[in-house]
Amino acid sequence: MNKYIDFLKTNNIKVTPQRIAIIELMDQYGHISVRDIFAKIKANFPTLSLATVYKNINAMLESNFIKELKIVGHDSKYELVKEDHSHMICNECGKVEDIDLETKTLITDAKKISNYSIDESNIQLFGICPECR
Amino acid sequence: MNKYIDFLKTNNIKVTPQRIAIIELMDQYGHISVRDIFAKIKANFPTLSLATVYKNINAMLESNFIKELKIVGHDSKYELVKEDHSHMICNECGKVEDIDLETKTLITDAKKISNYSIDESNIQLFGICPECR
DNA sequence: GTACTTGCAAATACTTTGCAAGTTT
DNA sequence: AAACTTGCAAAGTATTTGCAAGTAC
Repeated sequence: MNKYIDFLKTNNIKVTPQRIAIIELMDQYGHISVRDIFAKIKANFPTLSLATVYKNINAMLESNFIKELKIVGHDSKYELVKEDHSHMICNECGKVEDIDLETKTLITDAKKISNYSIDESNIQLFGICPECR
Repeated sequence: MNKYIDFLKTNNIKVTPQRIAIIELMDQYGHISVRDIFAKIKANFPTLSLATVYKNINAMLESNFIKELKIVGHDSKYELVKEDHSHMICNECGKVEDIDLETKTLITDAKKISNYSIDESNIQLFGICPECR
């Protein structure tokens, strides 16, 4: 947790209890929606406002501390920024999991074919997780 | 265009001028947002309602005639369903382009690592297109 | 003490729904 | 003629903004 607090300080984002609660949830769940953040924090922290959640998410997105994940059929989810990784999504239970895949070849091919420079990739694979099968 | 009209008929979706206009735009632009569909059609067809655009998009999504593309930092875009492909997105001009990439290895790896079955993939690569560099 | 953040209420934006009139088949 | 679609207005949901009071540093 301390590394997160240090990050906030370094980026001149003041450390408030609301922010710590949001970051803890992202750390715990990996990927979480605004609706779920609000519901979970509100339970122990009844004065929390939805506007505060949105403002904080937007602030943390701007400083590149968290990342938005848009997934067809789901609300947007947010995750703490970490090394690049891909996502597996279970069509049965809705779970989203990180997975480390070797993407070098894919990206090299894409550069060759498209003549784009490439900064970032978003790779999502949909299927059924082992627990749901 | 006729293949699209046939598809609608086969799926018991009535062929209206509004629907034809939406499909023509998707065919022409490849990927287009609700906002842009509405603006472009409204120009020649002033009575068109936004609700009609939404209803039609939802009907076409349900019959799997079109697909939604969620892209971070962009409005959702819609495309006609065709063979699987990936997307290149230019961070400068915002353009979205199809690209055919070999994804077999990636998907095989993912199955092995995660033990998921995999039905579908969403691969987006962000960078700068040749025209913007 | 200054500057930023919070919570509330209001505003804006986005999407869906109900229904009467019109269209497609 | 039956069934579906359209456009409008209203409702519902999601997100942002303004501002006074409170908190972090």
